[in-house]
Amino acid sequence: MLRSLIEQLVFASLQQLQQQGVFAAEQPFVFQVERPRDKNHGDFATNAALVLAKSARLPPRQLAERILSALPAGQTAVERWEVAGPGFINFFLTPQTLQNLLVTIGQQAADYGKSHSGQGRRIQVEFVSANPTGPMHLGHGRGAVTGDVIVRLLQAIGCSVEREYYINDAGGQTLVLGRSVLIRYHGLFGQEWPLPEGCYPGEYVLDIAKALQAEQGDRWLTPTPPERPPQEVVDFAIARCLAWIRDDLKLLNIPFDTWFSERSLHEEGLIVHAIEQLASKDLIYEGILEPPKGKQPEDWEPRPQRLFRSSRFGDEVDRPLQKSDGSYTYFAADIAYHLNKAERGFAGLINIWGADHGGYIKRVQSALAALTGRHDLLEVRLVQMVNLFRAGQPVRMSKRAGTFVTLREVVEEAGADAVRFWFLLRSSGAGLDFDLDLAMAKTNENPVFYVQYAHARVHSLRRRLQDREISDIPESPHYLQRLSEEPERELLRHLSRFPEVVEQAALEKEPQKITHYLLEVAAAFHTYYNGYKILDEDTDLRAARMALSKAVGQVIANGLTLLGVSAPEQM
RNA sequence: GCACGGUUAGCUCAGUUGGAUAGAGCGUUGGCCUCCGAAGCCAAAGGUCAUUGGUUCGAAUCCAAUACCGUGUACCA
Repeated sequence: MLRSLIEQLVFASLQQLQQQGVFAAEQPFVFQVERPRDKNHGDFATNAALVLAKSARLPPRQLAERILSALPAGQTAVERWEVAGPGFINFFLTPQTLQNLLVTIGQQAADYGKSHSGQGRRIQVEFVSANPTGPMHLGHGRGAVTGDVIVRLLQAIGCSVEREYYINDAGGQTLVLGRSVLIRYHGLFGQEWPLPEGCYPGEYVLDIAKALQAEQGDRWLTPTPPERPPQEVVDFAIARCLAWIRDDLKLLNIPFDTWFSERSLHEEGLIVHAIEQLASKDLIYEGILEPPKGKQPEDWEPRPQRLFRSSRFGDEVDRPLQKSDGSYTYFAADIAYHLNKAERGFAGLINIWGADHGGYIKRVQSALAALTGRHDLLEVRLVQMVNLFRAGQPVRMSKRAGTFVTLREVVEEAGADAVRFWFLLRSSGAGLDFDLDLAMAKTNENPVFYVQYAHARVHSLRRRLQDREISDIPESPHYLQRLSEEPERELLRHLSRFPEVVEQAALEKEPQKITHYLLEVAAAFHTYYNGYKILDEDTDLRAARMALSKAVGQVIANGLTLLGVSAPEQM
């Protein structure tokens, strides 16, 4: 990375000054090397003189001069440097340094942008984990794509990442599903029963019932559908929903390594195991919670419950582990699940959750802190909801009115590329408007096409070269010197940033940084393409510009690959 | 009430671990195809970075209050 090159230069100079007594022997050097917003301020700038002025007891500009005079001799990357503003040091790279980048990109090809800074750290990302009680909706899709790209980013910086889906195949909601199916199933035999409050009304429930009828006949037919459905019916329904979910994820090209069953936690005694550990630390007691502040539930009544002292670990109040009927709460299972994750030895855990689970973060983290002593093991990223639009108008969705639009319908209509790219356009913490018509538009209003078009243009140039039978680009890169125009330098600067962008996006778990970077590269290339003739008559110039264009194509392809979006050669 | 997220151009949003004159798309106005893909480009206009105070060489960014918006708020998942 070019940035670390500059960092090393500055650091060497500071050490030199330290030997000269400008700094105390134990002085730590904390400074930044950054990309100036304004290109008149060079390719890189450092604030070292500003930050260290106090400890050197020198005015910043004066210290900056000292730093410059102590920079190691013999380096060839930087053409010139200057002291600017209040005491910044600006570095201007030699043209060769940027031009040689094209050789690097050509050699590294699909690997350009990757690094090993993750040092093989084992990280688990748990995402989607949508309840297997119905089809996936847009919000699930956004979480799925976000999680998938965070995995890809972490892998790109050299982490060893595992993808996991937590299946909520235990608990009350699965029984509700089973009951809903069973009632619809009876309807298929002419026994119409009204759907009780809380049951799932969706069309898909009927589909499951039909499948049950087709595969198992009238086996589950009874005079009245029982309130508690047989486990086999529940399992049938869950399996059906899970199959749909797997198909939806496949449509979006999102694989998983592990499908972890909540029920297995119950069956293998892991919940008991976790609660015993909490009990051994004296963190469990029988108690009655205060009524919640603000909006009071109407059916609130004081109940003695088995509680975990999560408030000792940063949570607002203690949390119940068992319901009044004695069965475990979802939270109890989640404690066991996360303890299990910790015991599997991951160096880091990342959960991608819908924003409606935000209030849940502290209690899970407090449980992990209590059981493992680690407060930073689990990192949770929240993904805000998606609003569906069509031609600028919001699409009203209602489960009851049957106007619910599923993820599958949107993916089938707009395509996986458009859906993925759009989901990655905004930071996950902010709400997202998804316009179906815009996502399918073939104009620069549609950022997906804008980026893909830039890539296709590069390949169009390559095809042209072959048509004219002049693909005889010299092997030695001497001709790269011909890249002297400002837009060319601008493009090279953009390309040189790519590894930095990948690293930052990975560390901060912010896929949209890649998306926006690609939009910038595409814009810079479109500008260049319109202003300059790539396939010039001059052989060397043509070769140089093609080398630049091919590098642009490579970087866009690498970036799109990180996003899981295709990079078509023709459109 | 509390917790979390948000507040930046008419609209939708970026904004690099605090950096120099705050950016993009859409929309508006005006230009560019005898030339490599106009699915593109160029230019103009458009801002009290919600408000107030604080921290420091320097704040959209950090801290504290305030005001709105969203989500969640015992025994659902």
